[in-house]
Amino acid sequence: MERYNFKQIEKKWQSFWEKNKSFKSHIDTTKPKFYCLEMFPYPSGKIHMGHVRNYTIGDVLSRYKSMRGFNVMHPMGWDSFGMPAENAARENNLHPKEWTEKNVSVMKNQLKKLGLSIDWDREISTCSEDYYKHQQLFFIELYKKGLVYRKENYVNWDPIDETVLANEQVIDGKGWRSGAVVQRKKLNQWFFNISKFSDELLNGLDKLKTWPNKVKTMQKNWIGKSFGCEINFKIKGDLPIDKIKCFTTRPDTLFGFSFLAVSVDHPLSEFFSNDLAFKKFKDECSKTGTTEESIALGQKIGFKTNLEAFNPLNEKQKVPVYFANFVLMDYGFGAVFGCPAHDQRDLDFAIKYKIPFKTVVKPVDADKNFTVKENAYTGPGEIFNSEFLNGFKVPNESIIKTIEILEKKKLGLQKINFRLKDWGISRQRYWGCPIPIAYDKDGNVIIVPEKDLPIKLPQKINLNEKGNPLDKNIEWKKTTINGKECLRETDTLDTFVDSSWYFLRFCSPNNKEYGFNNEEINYWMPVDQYIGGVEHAILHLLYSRFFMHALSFKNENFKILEPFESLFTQGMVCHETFSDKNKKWFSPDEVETKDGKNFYLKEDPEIKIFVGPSESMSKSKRNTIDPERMIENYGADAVRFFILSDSPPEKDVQWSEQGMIASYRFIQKFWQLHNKIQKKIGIASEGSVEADTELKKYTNQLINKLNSHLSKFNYNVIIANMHETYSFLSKIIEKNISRKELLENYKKILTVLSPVIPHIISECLESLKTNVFQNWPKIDQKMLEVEKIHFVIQINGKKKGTLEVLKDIEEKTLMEMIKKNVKIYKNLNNKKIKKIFFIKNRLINILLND
RNA sequence: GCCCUCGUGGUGAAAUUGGUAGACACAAAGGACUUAAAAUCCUUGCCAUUUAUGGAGUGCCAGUUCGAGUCUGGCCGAGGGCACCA
Repeated sequence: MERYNFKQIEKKWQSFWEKNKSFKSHIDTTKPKFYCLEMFPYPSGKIHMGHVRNYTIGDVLSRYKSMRGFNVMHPMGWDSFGMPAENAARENNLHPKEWTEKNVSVMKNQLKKLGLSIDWDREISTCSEDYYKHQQLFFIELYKKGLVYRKENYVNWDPIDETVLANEQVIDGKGWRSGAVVQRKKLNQWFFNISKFSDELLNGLDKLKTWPNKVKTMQKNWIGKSFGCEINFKIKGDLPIDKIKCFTTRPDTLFGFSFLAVSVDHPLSEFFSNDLAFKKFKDECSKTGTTEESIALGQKIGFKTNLEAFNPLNEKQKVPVYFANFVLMDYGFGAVFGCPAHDQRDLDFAIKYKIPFKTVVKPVDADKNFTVKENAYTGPGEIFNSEFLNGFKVPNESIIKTIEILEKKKLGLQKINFRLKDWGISRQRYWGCPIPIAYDKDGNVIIVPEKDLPIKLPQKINLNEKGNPLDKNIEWKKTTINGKECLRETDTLDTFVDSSWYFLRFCSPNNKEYGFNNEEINYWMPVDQYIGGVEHAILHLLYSRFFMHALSFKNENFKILEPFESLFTQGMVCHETFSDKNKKWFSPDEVETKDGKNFYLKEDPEIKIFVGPSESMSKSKRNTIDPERMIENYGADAVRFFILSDSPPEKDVQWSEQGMIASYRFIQKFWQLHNKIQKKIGIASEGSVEADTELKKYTNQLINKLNSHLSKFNYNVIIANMHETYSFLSKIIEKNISRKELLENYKKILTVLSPVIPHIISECLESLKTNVFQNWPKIDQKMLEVEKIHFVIQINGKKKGTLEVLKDIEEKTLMEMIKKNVKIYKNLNNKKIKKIFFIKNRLINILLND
């Protein structure tokens, strides 16, 4: 029999779709719109299995929605600025732009081979001037709205390469390339005022009903809202300061106050800049601060000053003031009041420095001698040992009432604090969007006028020099703005800025004047379904949400506050790892086995290979499978089929060559079956009512099941349904089936299988002389009804058998049947029936007396 | 340390939302077809003497219920996020 030539047929349909612009999208107000978006890829060279999974999930949904009558937009683009381009440029002596463009063309070609229903006319690339000029305009817009500012901030500085390092480039406190010990250095940098919208971003999460709770919780924790109050502590000492402000969530424990600690970066530290002992202490802090180990161990160190702080509620009580490594300058006011009895961290510190403390909260049922020793008590209870606070219920009443008292006495103010920090957007790199700012001779900030945009990156660049390449490029740096000589800002924007609005650009990819066109975004936005990896749960998704708030701020015409209506986070693609005894990694291609247990190296069978656990595919562990090779070997339909088959999309999936081959065989088998059915359609004429009804029922039930699975992303179950359908069809055509029903129902079945395996289905439909773009078939509700059901018979709660009975059977009739059924009836043992639970169309449970 | 998610055969997993546990697939074993192999098809979750029959069974222990993979409480284990956030 004829083999299914996937290479030829997949190519045929891919060019058909391309020629006919089958997936081109326009505004059409007569139809409901559906904007389906998967996170766009970074053009790193080739697509990987994670992309295959991500884009297949989105493609199945897009094709489905489109057949259901939605006006679908399904675009694709490239997140094409970023560090790897610079690294590659150094290694291969290739300009970042060329490297990126080469990768884009390779990957675009690969994506096309997957048969994705993408509207390529909307393709965008964030490194193109067409894209980033609008981003520069947005930057200026936000600047004018007061949402962008400049301040000094610490960076990781590599003294050998003279460059700023991203956190992930710092390994064990050393620069990844030079190996130099990384220093903290203060630089002037640009910030987006994301914390201005802390409350909005937090509250907005409640409206996102179809986001995974996990993601919402992560964002909630990241924003970190806490309720408390700020308190001014009077200070006594030989320095010209008289108070230090602290933020606390537990003002109710103020009578347990036993020390005051401030960050080493606190303004107070300036008075100690000539103190050698303090300098040494500060160095110690920066060292322990960088290694993760020390944070995990929670080693607390302090530097005692000669200052004393007064308890605002009890002027007689004075406590020491310390600098401490565990106090962060960028949270609250960089100072904390220490209450060791009710905060473990404070307790560790107090024990280490032998600071006396008092217990002021006791569990409700504890007596007055309750004393904290080694474990801080942070639970509920009531206040004691605290004069006029005594008896307040902890936590709610005590905190609220204490704040009231503090406010009345003008000692403190209620305050809400957020963990969320402003977004530092400056990067000292070449391959990013230039910041449209310049500085005059006096260092004043000058906004680049719109007519001078875009500020293009210089083509000529030396990436092998030390330092920031743009900063070294004097020719580019020097400019004149409105006749004045200026120096350009040489930082570029964090690439997260690029991806914070790309979904808007897809709506109007060719709009010249502005990043988007209002009419178009009002039609398409928000994204109806966003699909991507959970690794972007916080930053990318939060930044995108912020960007919408920033655009709508002081703007009547922009009302989209939440860009992504629904979010789906897919799991990763995993594979076993292979290594030799020296922990050298090998790719699956280099390894062989005969028994499935013992593995050895293909090149040298003497070398034994150890199989490690299945882990997310990564280049470093060499456990990747090349999608293009899989498509070459098995075809796109088979790859799509497999990547959805084994696990629910939100969970990790294991790549298995066996599974891949099985999917390939399914496609081949399906083609053989199609040929049989086609022949049968040619021959059959009249059929039996019985067989025809069976087919109609199966078809309608299948559609019904798929509707539900598709809407819930149960794509692995859909694959199971497809297997079942194959086996059903191969049986039904052996029966006496009519030509008319076979043709009609088979077409429906083909149509509903098409989102997963579009190439072969298109070919099948065409061979039946049918339009390849079918509407999603409607369900005939009558055909969903069943006449006969398997009724479960339980005795004393245990299943004793099933009876095939007519639907809606009455209890009486069923009991008569049970009495006639010897196998089941013998279980009754002539015992008295105590009670009967009869659940219609489900089961009957007969309880017997003992 | 805090927060979240998840524990079902040898493996990946289904389960109409409290009502037949293990659909569908992978692997392994056995069988059929074949001169043989490949391909294809069939059978097999576990224990007890069999394709008939009985029993146990969804991490562990309790509870609610006629009935629990599903609900409640406690414990154990795995994965993920944040990490001195005052």
